[in-house]
Amino acid sequence: MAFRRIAESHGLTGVAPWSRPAEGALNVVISTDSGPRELRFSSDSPDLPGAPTRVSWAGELTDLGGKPKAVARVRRMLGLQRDLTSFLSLAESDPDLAWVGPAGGGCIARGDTAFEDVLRTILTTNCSWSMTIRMTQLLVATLGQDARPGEQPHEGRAFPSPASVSGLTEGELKAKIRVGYRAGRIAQLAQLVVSGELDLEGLAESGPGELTDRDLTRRLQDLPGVGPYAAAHIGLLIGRPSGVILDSWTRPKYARITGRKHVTDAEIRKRVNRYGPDAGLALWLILTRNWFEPGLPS
DNA sequence: CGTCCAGGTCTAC
DNA sequence: GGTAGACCTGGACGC
Repeated sequence: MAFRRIAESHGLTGVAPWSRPAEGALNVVISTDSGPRELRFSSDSPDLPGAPTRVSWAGELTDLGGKPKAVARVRRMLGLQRDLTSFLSLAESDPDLAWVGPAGGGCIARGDTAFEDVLRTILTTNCSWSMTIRMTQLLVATLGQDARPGEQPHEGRAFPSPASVSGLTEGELKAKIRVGYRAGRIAQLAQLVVSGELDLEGLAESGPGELTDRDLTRRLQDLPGVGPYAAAHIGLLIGRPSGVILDSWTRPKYARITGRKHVTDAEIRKRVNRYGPDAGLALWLILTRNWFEPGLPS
């Protein structure tokens, strides 16, 4: 992989508690037993596949339960836990995707928890991207884990826990976080997790062997505020990208890239259908290729 | 000022 | 299975 392909794998890597302080750098504040701590990723050769990614961190390894756990957590957040072998082997013979392997692409950055991925996805629905940024920023700033009194200075707040979110009523979410009608769905989601009725982390970690793509999609769509778009989007983030993301951004984007005036959802699906469990990833990479190669149609 | 809409979802037919 | 209408918010646009 090449670092910049991960750092800019998704617009959400620029939204709280993530940030991109510079070219070839990516930060995220995560929650630990000792409070929020900022993870900093960088690379001297961000576009060079295989170049080392530097990871620095203002905390102790014990905050993360030791080195093996810390490494696993970091690899997961960078989307490095997936095996892309079969996808890349298919992509090789696809003129629009053959670049992925050689460029070191295919990894999608992911939140520290599935709760974060689901909630941030809900905050992308039915609103402008600037609204998504505002709502997410407010959520993190208002409810995110903060340093406890007497603690050493920290870099910011981590994404709020389900318990923290469920601490606000629907009305408070609407008034303080400005999430509008999404407040009810968000409150419900947090409550489901807090009560133990919903094991979101387990759901996101279940492999295709335990839960088929079809069933995972169904389970995701059963979540409050999660429909076809959001389920596919969450799937991309958590490493189960079978669903094709179809929304007001991807549809016109696909049309522009293919130089067409209008395209149907069926055509888009058909284009990446052969990638099966990676169909959503395939479309995403086709759509975002010009983020890295500015000469291409966008 | 009003209307429309942006990286949709849900309910009710 | 499929499709209207409602739904928070704030920026863009027309009048």
